[in-house]
Amino acid sequence: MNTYRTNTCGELTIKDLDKEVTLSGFVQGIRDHGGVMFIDLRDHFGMTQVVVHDDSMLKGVSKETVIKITGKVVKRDVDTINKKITTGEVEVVADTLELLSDTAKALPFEVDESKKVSEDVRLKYRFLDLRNPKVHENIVIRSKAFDFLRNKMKELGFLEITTPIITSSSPEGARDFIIPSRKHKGKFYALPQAPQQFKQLLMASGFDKYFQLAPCFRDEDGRSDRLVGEFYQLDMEMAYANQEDIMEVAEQVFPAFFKEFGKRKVTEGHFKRIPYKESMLKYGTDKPDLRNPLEIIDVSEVFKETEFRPFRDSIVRAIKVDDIASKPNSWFNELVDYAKSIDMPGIGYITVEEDKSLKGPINKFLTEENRKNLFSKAGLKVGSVLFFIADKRESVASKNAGLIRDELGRKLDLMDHNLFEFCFITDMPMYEISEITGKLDFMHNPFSMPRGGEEALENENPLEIYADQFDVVCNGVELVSGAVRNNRPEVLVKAFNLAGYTEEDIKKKFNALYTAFSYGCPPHVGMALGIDRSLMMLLEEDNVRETVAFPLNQNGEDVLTGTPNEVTELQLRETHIKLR
RNA sequence: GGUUCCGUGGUGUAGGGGUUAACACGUCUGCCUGUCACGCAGAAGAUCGCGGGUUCAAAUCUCGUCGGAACCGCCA
Repeated sequence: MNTYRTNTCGELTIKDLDKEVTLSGFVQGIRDHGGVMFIDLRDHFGMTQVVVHDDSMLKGVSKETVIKITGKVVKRDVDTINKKITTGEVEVVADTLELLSDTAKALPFEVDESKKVSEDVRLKYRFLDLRNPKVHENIVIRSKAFDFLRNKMKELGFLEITTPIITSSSPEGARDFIIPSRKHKGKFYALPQAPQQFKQLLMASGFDKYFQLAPCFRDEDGRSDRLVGEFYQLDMEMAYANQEDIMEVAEQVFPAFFKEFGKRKVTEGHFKRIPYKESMLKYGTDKPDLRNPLEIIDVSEVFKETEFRPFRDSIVRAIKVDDIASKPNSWFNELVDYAKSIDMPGIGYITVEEDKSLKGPINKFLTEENRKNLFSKAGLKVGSVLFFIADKRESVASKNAGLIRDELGRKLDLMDHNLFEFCFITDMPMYEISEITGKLDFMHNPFSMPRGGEEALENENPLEIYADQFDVVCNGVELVSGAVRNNRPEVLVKAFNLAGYTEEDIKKKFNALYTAFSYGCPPHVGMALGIDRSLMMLLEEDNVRETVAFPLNQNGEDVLTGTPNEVTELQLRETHIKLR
């Protein structure tokens, strides 16, 4: 028999009346009425009210001390029932009270209000912060989410295989976390940025469907939606499958996951598919929020010979919003201010008046033909407003139009806040012109299969070569990246050649994969879901750190454990490291 | 690496040249037999992140520095 408790603090109900019970937990609070005292006793499972009649029993007991009590379960008077807690119909009258663990110091903050405390203090006393039921619950849900994903993948016939954490540095991608080798002077291990190479090697090893709840490590700066250092992916790969097959898995797993753990509606059925280029035009981003009904159109042609200099020979994008022509000037001025805040010179717009005439700062530059074209192109009607975003560079015009679209969505509250809307972004270009070198380079994953295989690489314009690669985006957040992998060495060589790499380069940098492929490898396809970011959305948090028990802060430190820290001279010597 | 914002009792905030540095919660003491954000009375607790400058006078203005957050870069 457990000496600390017969029951948890979350389970006693009217059914347990008159039972002699033992409970242990943290003291959440004491209400002393002189002659009768109430203790809120809290553990992982919940809260129970303990009644004490003898104040000498409370010696040394204060908030957050750990106590054990024995006593009888009694019914509360009807007018003293607390409906906020599951045990609220009963209370335990304490016969004995034992202090199991004292608090040495005054608390740095009140546990049940810890979410209001600055993050650096919370993380310094994370163990107290995590006692807060609201904070605690996130970690419990995270655990359940891992269970759910694991079960779901197994249900679909995927096999969980763990891959090395101590591995080697790979030349592409993010900065690695490196570990000095003791036995191999001057050589280093590295933590994996993702299990990419290993999961493809598993395919070459004849495993059919692999998955892993994989820790990934990248030595890059964080954001509110990006953890510093380590994060988890639901990583998967399947053999003898094409893009349709893996997309089907996406549609089976992710909405179910969001339905199970989220509080919102989830889009039913197949995800909408949007080709990358269409997304960049219509939404100004490769991760569109489809809850926003506004779409961007290109009107460059209309203004090709306009007298309005900023629009002439520029990329001009437009967003039409119906029924807002009557908004006051201040409303439009706010939008102009926003445009300036994102480094746009301004934002032009025209409004359609009752008599179908146009008004607005741009109107005087328009010819009758311009007006006619805009009416038909944008579908203008009485009450519509058409906003213009222009720039000489297409990428800038596109991006700014996307930001304005987002801002209009927010300002006009066009989004359904009770919805998770998924879509696929497809038809990713294989290559792009690098802004740094001006040369052709891979746009995303160089191991993706060019659509159409080897033949596709013959295309005279390499920018028209597409990869069988896709993202899953939900409410404007990129959650998943997936692709058909390039499993054929000769195609791989050709694809790398186009980007200026030789076969020797591949052998040097990706020897394991290249060698494995040359011994035969089934066609395979895979993807990975960012679990932490998904949880952030599901828990309705605006910071990913809320989904992890012990996150690093933005500066890559854990102030609680003192991470990173210095190591001993001996450790340095054994690993052949000399500090400068 | 860059930009912006923020550093005031334990916590959260107010105060924007002269204040006894204010308020709420917490802590401590006393009172209270039905509270659950208990209540009442009282007390302790702050060199206003640190360093320089301006000024008769700086928490307040200014420069620097340190720390934190958000964003940009970065994240195949």
